[in-house]
Amino acid sequence: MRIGELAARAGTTTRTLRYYESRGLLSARRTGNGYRTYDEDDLKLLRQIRTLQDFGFDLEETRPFVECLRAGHPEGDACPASLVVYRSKLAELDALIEELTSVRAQVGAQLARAEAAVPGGPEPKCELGGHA
Amino acid sequence: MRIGELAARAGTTTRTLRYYESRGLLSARRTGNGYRTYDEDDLKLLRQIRTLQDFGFDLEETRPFVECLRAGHPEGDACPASLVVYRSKLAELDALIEELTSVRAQVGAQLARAEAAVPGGPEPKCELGGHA
DNA sequence: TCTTGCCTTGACGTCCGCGTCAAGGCTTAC
DNA sequence: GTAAGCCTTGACGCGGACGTCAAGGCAAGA
Repeated sequence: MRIGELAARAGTTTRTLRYYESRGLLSARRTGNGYRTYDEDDLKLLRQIRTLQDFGFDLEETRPFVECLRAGHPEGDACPASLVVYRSKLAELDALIEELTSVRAQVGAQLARAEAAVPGGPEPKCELGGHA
Repeated sequence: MRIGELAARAGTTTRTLRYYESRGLLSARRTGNGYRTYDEDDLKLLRQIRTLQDFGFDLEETRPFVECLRAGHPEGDACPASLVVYRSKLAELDALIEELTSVRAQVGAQLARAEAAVPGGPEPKCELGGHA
């Protein structure tokens, strides 16, 4: 298949595929007129990349998975290097979630404090709120 | 005080302060030779911005807080517009944390599956795990 | 034949919060 | 006088993953 069809089947764009190729993640054969052609294996590889991207993996982090598939493994994560990436991503996610949770608590506390101070101000003057 | 001192006292750089000024978040008087000068109120305002930035707020999201302080309020979050930002940020954080938690679970599951398949191949050959 | 719709490469634009460099002016210390 | 250390504006760079436009080639249908 050509680049347009591959992009459509993977739910992405031709620009993205050319970008992946420029990064060395996706390769393509060429027809006589210079058009790129791909097969089902390329689609599988591309879907692996997209799945990881959706998980928030950097493009570089998908490389071990790509190389694993290229090496003939049926799954991109059937290689140690891929597992290493999984683990570091898990650690990264844990750290991020923890930090965001902390921030959430702090912002929540600020909101509570501010809300308690606002309604009518320090010295309630009644007639607060809208016309209701 | 001049820009260098303000930056130092706020733990940031002069470049950052000029950037904030270009965004209309920080204003400065000028001395005869064109140097920017700031007072303690500017420091307070700057610290408000920095705190929110550390929480992950976009610069634009700090604007209501800045305007609130400029309006004479003792706290940047003493105005309704600031509370709106707090609330939307909380919602944003909740959504993000939820998504990341979901991703974490999926990646964790993938890792577990891949790990189960790797050590010795699909057919367990014992002697798995470390030397312990 | 001509239009339509694929495809090609190349290159600049986007977003955001600055970093960094350039070229120069002012002030103070020595 | 001059070097150091502050300040000024202007402008390009960065990272990441592409979007978008330009200018053109190729193939197929009416």
